[in-house]
Parts: sequence; C-alpha cells; structure tokens
Amino acid sequence: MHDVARLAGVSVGTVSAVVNGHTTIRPKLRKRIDEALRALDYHPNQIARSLKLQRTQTIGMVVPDVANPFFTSVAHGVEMEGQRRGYSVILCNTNEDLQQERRQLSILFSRRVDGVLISSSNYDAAKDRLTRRRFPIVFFDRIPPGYRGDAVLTDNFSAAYRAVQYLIGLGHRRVAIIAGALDLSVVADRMDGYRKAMQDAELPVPAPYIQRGDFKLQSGYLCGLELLRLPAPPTAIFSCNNLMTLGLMGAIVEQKISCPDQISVLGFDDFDWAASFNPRLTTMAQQMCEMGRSAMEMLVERIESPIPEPDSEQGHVVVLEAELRIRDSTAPPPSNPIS
Amino acid sequence: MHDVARLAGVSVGTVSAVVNGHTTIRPKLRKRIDEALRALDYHPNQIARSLKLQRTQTIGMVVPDVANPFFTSVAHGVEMEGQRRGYSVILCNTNEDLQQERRQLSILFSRRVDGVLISSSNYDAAKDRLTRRRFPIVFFDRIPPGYRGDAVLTDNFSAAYRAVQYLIGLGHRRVAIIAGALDLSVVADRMDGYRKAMQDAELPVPAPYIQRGDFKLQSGYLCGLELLRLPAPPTAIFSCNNLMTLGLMGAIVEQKISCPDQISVLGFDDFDWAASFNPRLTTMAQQMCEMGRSAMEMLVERIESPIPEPDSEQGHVVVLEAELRIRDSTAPPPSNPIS
DNA sequence: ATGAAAGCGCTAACAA
DNA sequence: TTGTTAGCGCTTTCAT
Repeated sequence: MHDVARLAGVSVGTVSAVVNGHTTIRPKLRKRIDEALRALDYHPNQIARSLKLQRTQTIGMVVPDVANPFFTSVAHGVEMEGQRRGYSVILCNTNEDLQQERRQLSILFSRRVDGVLISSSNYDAAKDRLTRRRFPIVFFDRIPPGYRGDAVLTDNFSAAYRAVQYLIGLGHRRVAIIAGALDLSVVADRMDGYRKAMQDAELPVPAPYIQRGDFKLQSGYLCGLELLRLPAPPTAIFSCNNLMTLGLMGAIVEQKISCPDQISVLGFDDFDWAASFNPRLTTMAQQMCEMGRSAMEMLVERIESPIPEPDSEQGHVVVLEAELRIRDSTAPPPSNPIS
Repeated sequence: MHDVARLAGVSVGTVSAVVNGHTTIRPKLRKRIDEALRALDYHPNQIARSLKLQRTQTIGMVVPDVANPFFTSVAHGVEMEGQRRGYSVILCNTNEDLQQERRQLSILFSRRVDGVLISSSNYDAAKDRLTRRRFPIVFFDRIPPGYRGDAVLTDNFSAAYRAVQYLIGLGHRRVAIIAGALDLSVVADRMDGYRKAMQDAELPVPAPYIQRGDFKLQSGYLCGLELLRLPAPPTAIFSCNNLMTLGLMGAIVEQKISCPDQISVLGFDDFDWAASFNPRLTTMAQQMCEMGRSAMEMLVERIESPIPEPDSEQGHVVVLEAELRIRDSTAPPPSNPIS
C-alpha cells in the first residue's frame, strides 16, 4: 500500500480510502490510484486489516465428523451463505472427541474468528471459553442439554414420530429402532418420538428392539445383525442416522434378507444417492443445506448486529421440519415374518 | 499480553518469551508469568502474531465440490495432517466454476494463507496469482495439463487399465465406460487406460460405449440409461467416478436389470458404504485420506523448507496406486446378454 | 479533499 | 537474563 501510494503520489490514507470505496475522493485521484493498484497487483493484507479492525471476517465451524455426508451438506450451506456475506470458514473436525473439541475451540479463539458454528452435545467446552464472553456462537443439529442460546435444529421428535407412525400405518407392529448415545439431544428426541408413536398405537416395545449405536456405519451393521437374529425380529427398523442406515443395509444384504419384502427400513437423513440404493431408501430427510445457511445467517446477524439483543437470556432458535421421502425400502409387513 | 506483563511485574518481551517457550527464562519468573497467563485466561492473538511473522499457519484448500465424498475424504486427511503440524485449513468450494476458483484464490491470497492445496483442471487461475510468486501450492487429484510443480495424484492410467483388465478377465467383451470432461487429467488418463486395456485384448470399442458424464450423480444415471438402451448393450460398465457410479446404479435398479447377473459394474473411488450397497460394489479405490495427508505434508515442506528447492523447475510428484476391491457388482457376463 | 500519525498485539534485535 | 523499542500493514481521527 505504501508503494501504491508512492507510485500514485498520494498518502497511504488516501489509498486506503480508495480501496475501501470511500466516496470522498476526487475522481481524478481515484483513477490514478486505481491504476497504481492495478500496476502493482495490490492485494489488501487482510491480516493487518483484521488486527486494526478487530474483525477477521472468518468463522469457525466445528463438527464431529467431516466425512459424514450430513455435516458436509450442512457445511456446503454454510460455505455458500458465508461467501455471500464475505466470511470464510475454517473447518474443524473433533472426531467426536471432547478433548479435540476443546483444543479446536481454543485454536479458533486464538485466531480471533468472529464467531463459531458448532455441533456438539457438550456445552461446557464451548460455554467455558465462548459464551462467557458473549462470544457469537450458534449451535446446530446437536444442542447441549440446558443450552439457551442461538441454535438451529430439526424437530427431531416430530420427525421420528412421523417416521414411525408411517411404518405403523403400513401395518407394522414390530418396529425396532437403532439409536445412538442418549446424551445427544438428537438421539433423545428421536427416541422419544419413536416411543410416543409406539405408545399412541398401543404397540409394545421389547427392550431388544432398542439398539444403541454410535452414529458410525459399523454400529449400524452390528445393531442390524443383532436385530435380525432376534427370536422375534422386527418387521421394520427405524435407523436414527445416515451412516447407521448404510451399515444396516449392509447387514441385510449380507444376511440375504429381502428389503422391503421381509423387512422395512426407514432411515434418518437423506442423501443424493439414497435413491440410487437397491432398494431405493425411504428416509426422513433433514434440510441439511438450509440448516447450514440458516445457522450462518444467524451467526452473522449476531456478529454484525450493533445491539446485543435485548432479550439476551433467550437466544434465537430456528426449528426446521424434516420431510418423509417415501421410496422402496418400506412396505407392508410380510404375512409370514422371518422366524 | 500487556496486562499479563503488568500483573506478573515483567515486560511484554518476557511474557512473549514464556508464551513461545524460549528457555532463557528463570524458572521463578516463568512460573509467576504462567500464573498470570492462567489468571487472565490469556489467549495469544494469532492475528497480531501473523502480521509480525508474516506467517498465518493457515492454508487454503480449494475443491470443486465439497459435498463429494471423495473430496471430503481427502479433506479429512488434510485436516489431520494439518493439525499435527499446527496448520488450520480454510475450505473453499468452487462448484466446478472457474470464476469462483479465481475469486476464492484471490480471497485466500488476501488472507495471506501460507499455501494452497487445490484440485483444478485449470492452471491459469492458479498460475496467475500464485505460481508466479513462487507461492507454495500443491495440486492434487486433478492436475492441469502442462503443470510442472508439486502434486499428488493417483496413477489413473494404471488404475483404469487394471479395472478394465479385470472385467475382461471375467469374460466380458462388451465393456463400456462412463467418463467425464476430457480436459480433466483424471478423465483423460482413465480413458486412456480403458482404451489400452481394450486394445490389448483386441476388443472393439463402439463409439456409443464411450459415454461422457460430468462427474455428477445425475449424469451417471443418464449415461447409464443411454447404455442400457443400446441395441447391443455392454455386459460391463466402468464408471469413472463415485457419484456417477451411484447414478448408474440408480438407472440399473430403475430398469429392473439385475446386477451383476445381467450387467457388471465397476466404479472408480471407494467409499465406506460401497460395501453396504446391494449388490456390494466392486471398486477401484483411490487412497483418498493418504492423498490429503501426503499433499499437506508436501505443502508444509514447501512452506517451511528454508531452501527453495534447487531443482526448482521440476516439482515433487507423489503418485498413489489405486487398489481393486472386488465385491459383488462384477461377475462373468451372462450367457444370454440383454437383447 | 488529502496528509500525518497513532496504534491494533505481537516478536526480535539490541541494550542494559 | 530481562527490558525497551521498532515495526508488521492497515484504518481512522485530526489537522490542514
């Protein structure tokens, strides 16, 4: 910038004004400076700018698993909205590990990101460092118990309820669930939805029908095997996340059980290629991209809003509805169920 | 830092020394400062540090499609290695758009990232801004024609050759390919491998057996339909990327054609859930995570290496081998092919 | 309308 | 061994 100023024969202050589009510059000068900018291939140093302005135009996004299509879809939404509003995003993976999460947040904080988007069941790690300072943060998907701030999430209870209700409507009476760790809000809510739907239909829920996975593919496979080998196996399975659904399908193929003829499968989370599966997967689809977009929007609002929100005790919460996508993996129960 | 210094009754220089682990500090002082650090919950301001040091400990990663499992797996590798070495990564999506790519690079440059990892078929956008200044950059996966710098890529020719050879070995004589835009190095190489394998087996390659997709799911579906409707349809299809393979499988299911009984499918790129498919997918698996790790390693080397590489004209190139994972979507051709 | 200069938080060279 | 200080490149207030 110094060089540019010299080349154009003006002061750095003036160059800065031009770069930032201040209108108080004489057109003649402005043109001369523009040329110098061009000539020297000048790129503003955002680091210096950030230091002065105390804003980095960067936000951190912390997710438990970057390779999970759900989170990458959300990230996609975040990225797009961020770009629209002039924010870059630093992606951090915690691998479902609390230590990692703490470290990542600390790093982000040191980098002075303007805000954080996070999916985490643990409030403390974040509360610690971030909320205490009224730091802009919005939780998405997984909301820690007791958290009262900004968040965007799916109505998991309703989604699960409707999913199971659909299964029951098809005629199923033996419906099992593959859930996850109960301390995750998403899991607890989906479980509640499942229980309520079963209860409303006056259907029993034998203990073994409730399987606990860990949201990874392998656990879906294992839980699936468990379920299929039961003396009285379910005729329909509701799987609480995308990866576990995939694992479950693997188990079903391996056991040479026919879906949906012998067993129905309804998965949580849709993905582009759910319709490429054989059978095409019936899913309860979350609005992944929209979740990211909306979370980013909310975060930027928080960052840029001059008024720190009067009703500060209660944050904004956006609740997204999931949508049932009926395809071919669900059907009425077989007249003669397996075993 | 100023406050910390005052609290501990020392100068900022000393605090800086402690924070950076310089060993020339008296233990007593060090302890007092450590306590002050703790008491004030001090987090070093990396922005200021970056400005002073002219290093941000941040790299940019530019990919055509963040939602593609291939790139997210690579990103995962990048993230892990980056963390190990103290680098954060800013993820940028270009959506296969050259304009976008240019913009993203410009932003990254303004943010003074220490280096860039990029998958792009277009050298110019990158060359422009980055290579000209001997800026640390390593290409991965897609390498622009004529590029001579650092890169990590799969041996696509060999991979495709072996894939098609396997199909031929199974007895197939009518093998089709679903490729992509030819200006992509990966596509050209895989195509060459296919042709060579066919040629070596003295098998004909009718023009309609070469389908051109765009690496998106939908195009795999469309190309698949095209192929299946041919008067003399292939008995095996080699699909050049993961998403197109998925689309192809969708077409096959929809047409109620049985795979592998009536048609064999071999896809490029593996993913965790390829084994959950019905049938379990045979794939030519690239080392995605390793590609990311290796690219990051190479980039950090470039960034931190004090000597700017004597043989500067020719960059390092890491070539990864793909591995054939035989599952159930491939089988000998049917005795009575469709139509 | 433009220039001069202070200072954002940090590091490192130099002084003590 | 520790303190002092000059910038890193930018923005912005205050003079002019």
